[in-house]
Amino acid sequence: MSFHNGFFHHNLQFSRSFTKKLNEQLAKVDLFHSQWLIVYYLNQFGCSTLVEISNYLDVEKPTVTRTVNRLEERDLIEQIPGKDKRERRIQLTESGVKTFQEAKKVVEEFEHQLMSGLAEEELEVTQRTLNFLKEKLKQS
Amino acid sequence: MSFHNGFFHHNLQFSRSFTKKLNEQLAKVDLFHSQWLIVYYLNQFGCSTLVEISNYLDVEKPTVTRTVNRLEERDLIEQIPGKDKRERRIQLTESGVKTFQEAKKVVEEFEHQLMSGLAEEELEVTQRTLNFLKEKLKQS
DNA sequence: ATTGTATAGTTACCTAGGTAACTACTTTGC
DNA sequence: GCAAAGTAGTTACCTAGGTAACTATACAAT
Repeated sequence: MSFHNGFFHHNLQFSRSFTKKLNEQLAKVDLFHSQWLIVYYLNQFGCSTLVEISNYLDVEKPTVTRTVNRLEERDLIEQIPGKDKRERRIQLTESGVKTFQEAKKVVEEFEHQLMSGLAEEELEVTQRTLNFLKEKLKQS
Repeated sequence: MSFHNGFFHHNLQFSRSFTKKLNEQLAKVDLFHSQWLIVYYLNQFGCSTLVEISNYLDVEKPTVTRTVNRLEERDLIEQIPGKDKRERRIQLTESGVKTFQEAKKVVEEFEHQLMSGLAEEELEVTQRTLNFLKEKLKQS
């Protein structure tokens, strides 16, 4: 199997298309998908450091720094003083929680619509395959 | 099913990880993966316009313009005069064909290594699922 | 033939990912 | 207790995707 008109090519196209459409939807609540990922994480896990976010999302630290700065400028997150002076511990503000709740509805509806018509079994196989490939990439 | 610890999140992580590793491999022949996509296309379909490339790769025109400019600066492609003065018809140079051949080996080895251990059937289901989702995104 | 519309490509500017190199702080080892 | 190593985060700069608005050319309709 060749790269083109093949598996990986389509997967990349799907990913691009997906984030594009998700950004369109999230524009309703004035968020970008990268911001949504961090807002979601903070809502679920509470107060965190940038490294924790970086590890969870599997995104490099400079990228996290930039997105977190944007969220802070918009007062969706706030800093918490901590013991370790190197760390930047952040959490959602009240406004951030509110935005999360609005965004959650938008994302869930978007996902639900996209998923409808897909067999549960096919989804499982796909997820297992992608995880297999992801793990294999980590090793190499 | 929720977005996080869910299907789409993992798919995006996989895509990022994949392009990252592919770029590492393609560095051997001094190419980036976006350049490789265009070089591959030109080798397969011959002399083309930027719009044709844009449609095939499902990437917006400005992005294609930029990547093509890089390829031209490196003398991997050359312009061909045509009837329609709006068009920019390009093809691989001799050096471009040579680079394609070298890159092809690198990419094929990378893909083959990644694919090994995956059942043919699982791969088919995965590809079908991704295509289904991709088509659904186009409609929405 | 002229006028309006469609198309090819570019420019400017935005988000989003990456690496390399750096600062500031913490921890560890002797 | 001090020097070395490790860690958190930032800065600068690169590729790579996107949109909006623009120019220049081609085509179509009246």
